[in-house]
Amino acid sequence: MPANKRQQGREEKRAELLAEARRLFIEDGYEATSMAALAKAAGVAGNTIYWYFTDKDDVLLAVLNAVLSDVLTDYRQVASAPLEDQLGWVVRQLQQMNRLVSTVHTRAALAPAIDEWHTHFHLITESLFRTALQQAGVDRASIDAEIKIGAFAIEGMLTHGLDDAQQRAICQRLAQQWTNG
Amino acid sequence: MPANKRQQGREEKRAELLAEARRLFIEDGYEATSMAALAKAAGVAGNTIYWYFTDKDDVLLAVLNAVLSDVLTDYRQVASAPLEDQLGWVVRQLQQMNRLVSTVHTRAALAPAIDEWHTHFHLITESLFRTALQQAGVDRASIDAEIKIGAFAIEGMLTHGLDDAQQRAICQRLAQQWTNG
DNA sequence: TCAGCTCTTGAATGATATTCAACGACGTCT
DNA sequence: AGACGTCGTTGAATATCATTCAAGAGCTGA
Repeated sequence: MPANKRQQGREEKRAELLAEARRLFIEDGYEATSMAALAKAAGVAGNTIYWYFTDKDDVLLAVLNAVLSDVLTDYRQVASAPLEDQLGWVVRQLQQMNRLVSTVHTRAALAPAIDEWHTHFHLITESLFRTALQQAGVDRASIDAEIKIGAFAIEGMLTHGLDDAQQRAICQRLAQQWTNG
Repeated sequence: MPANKRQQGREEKRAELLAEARRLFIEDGYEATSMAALAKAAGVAGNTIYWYFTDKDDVLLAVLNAVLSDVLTDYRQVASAPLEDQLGWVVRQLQQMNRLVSTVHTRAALAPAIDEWHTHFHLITESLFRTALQQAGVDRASIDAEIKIGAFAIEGMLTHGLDDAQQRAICQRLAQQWTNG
């Protein structure tokens, strides 16, 4: 739908492009999605995207924020569930963006904006993790290490295609570790 | 040193290019190293590399194998050390190729050859991990999960720039987990 | 109606990986 | 020694990217 010349608000059109980018980045991956392909999917000329985004990395940034925001919104509903279920839920949620995890790490080394987002992301998630572990009564001395281990385990499960049984076993083991002492 | 026209064996020259590629991929990263830059560093024309390697991914593959082979060779010397020290050693060793970890994950989605190497790599390392954990007397039921958790923790430590204290804390926590019951 | 801003676009530009076709040097067979 | 074919090298394409440029089209407010 190539439309805009003030009938459509700027934000609205940007959101359209963003939705298309999100779909393509998640389905095909960031590096496999060319700006031309994105433009065609959105029904605009190849360079129109640059009116709404400065960069391809800027598009990535927007997609990451959109997905993160959605996940964070839904998180409230399971924040009080048992730890193991929470873990499983998070992994299942993030699974949809598993291709983006490696991308973020690669781009972070090349684009400062992505690097910033990456550290910001870890700050947020590790903070959530911390309160969850504190509530579960994990030993204060080892809580920092546990947080990292948990975060890395999640990343690992996302980037390597594990089957459900393996995922459940890992979540179980981690949760067990935390609910004992 | 552009030399070869039979004075130098094919394998010898390939090794020269490989050494240069290894240096550049590790120092600057795979995606930041252009074939042109690699060629210039090796003192040959841009396309000469294609006489020795089929692809840029093929160069990556060779670099990965070279590094892995070196690390595996050195591993024997610490294979009998306490688990925590082993862990720390592995992390320190692999640290040199931390940029390559994300690269492997991204390229694995795009190049089948890299994907194959990646699964192969995990088979090898997890097998080593398994014997180490078995020797430490880790519970058989949870050993699979522990292996994955350990592998993911290592990957995480490599891809995220943790300071020494954090790394030590994580290795300690993992090892403690395994040396108890 | 005119001026100016917002969008859009086709056509550059520049970097990249990769391929092509020609050329030169080597080893070998005679 | 001379001819020939293979091996190695290269400069010049080609194709695909992301990104920029300059021109123009349409809306909006005077």
